[in-house]
Amino acid sequence: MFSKRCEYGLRALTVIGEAGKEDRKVGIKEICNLAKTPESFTAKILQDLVRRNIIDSLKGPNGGFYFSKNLDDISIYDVVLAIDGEEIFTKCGLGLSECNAKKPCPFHNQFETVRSELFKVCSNNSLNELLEGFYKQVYNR
Amino acid sequence: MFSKRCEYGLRALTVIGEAGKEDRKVGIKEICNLAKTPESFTAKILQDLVRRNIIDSLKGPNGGFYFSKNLDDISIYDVVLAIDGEEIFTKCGLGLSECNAKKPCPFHNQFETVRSELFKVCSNNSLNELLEGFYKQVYNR
DNA sequence: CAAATATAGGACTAAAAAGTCTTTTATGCA
DNA sequence: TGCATAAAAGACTTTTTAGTCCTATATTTG
Ligand code: SF4
Ligand code: SF4
Repeated sequence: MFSKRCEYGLRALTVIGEAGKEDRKVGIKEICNLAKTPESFTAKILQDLVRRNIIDSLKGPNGGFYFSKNLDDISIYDVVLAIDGEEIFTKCGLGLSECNAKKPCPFHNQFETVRSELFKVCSNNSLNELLEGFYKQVYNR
Repeated sequence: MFSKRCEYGLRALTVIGEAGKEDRKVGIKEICNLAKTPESFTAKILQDLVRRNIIDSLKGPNGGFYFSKNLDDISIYDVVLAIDGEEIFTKCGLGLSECNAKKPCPFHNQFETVRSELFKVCSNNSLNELLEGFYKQVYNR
């Protein structure tokens, strides 16, 4: 469904978010140890998320990755969109670029339902909710 | 969502199914011309579908690919399962193999909804319905 | 300012998915 | 029986995704 980049990104963000609750920046090593993601690869993903203004970073001692936005204001959708793009939310299930919504095949509306359900899940849940649920579940914290 | 293999496979099957209505076997060239899929690649996919008993084939003159089953008895799900496997219908959206349904995070049930919606679309529609809808739509036949 | 620390950037390698090409095997028909 | 036809099989190449590693740049602190 989502790419590895996206999965790793989301997991890394939960670690950053959790640390942020104690106003702490986190380094890539700590992030990857907890999130269980490959270090260099995750670093690239996070660099990307900095560029796309999902997170911020600071170099040097006591530096690391952190959120300057409120976690409630960043949805899963925002992250997936930033990393994987909109395709998963818009692309036809049968991969047929030729046909359009004006003259849809019977599946069009049915796939639309699936896609919009996915969109709902992703956009109705913020990173804060991901933290409360996913993070605590997975890391037992 | 689905792999190229899966998309091409489904498209090719519509061509084979349509020809089957006039009791005709179809060769790979005709299939790929209509379905607009790469020939050698599609051939591999169809070989696979023969092995998995979705379709049958016959070599030699007047040979080609054909269905021996009734199109009503083959669902989109059957095809996706044969080509892409069950992952898309079962895998956690966050790619976390560690956690399970017994102690689910808040997203688990939400993703479950998406997955089961996808399953419903795929299993409630047979190749026959794909033909009636998709094929006629796309090829204007 | 210098040394230590941490992210950013760039150039890689590895693995998986997508796609091609050439040879072999089975079938029908003259 | 032999030739034409069409799928099957196998060995490739290409592209994309995943992942690594090394160097440069920014920041803190003594
Ligand atoms: S009409 Fe059918 S094939 Fe075309 S984009 Fe919609 S779902 Fe896909
Ligand atoms: S509990 Fe959450 S993270 Fe775990 S498998 Fe279910 S949806 Fe995925």
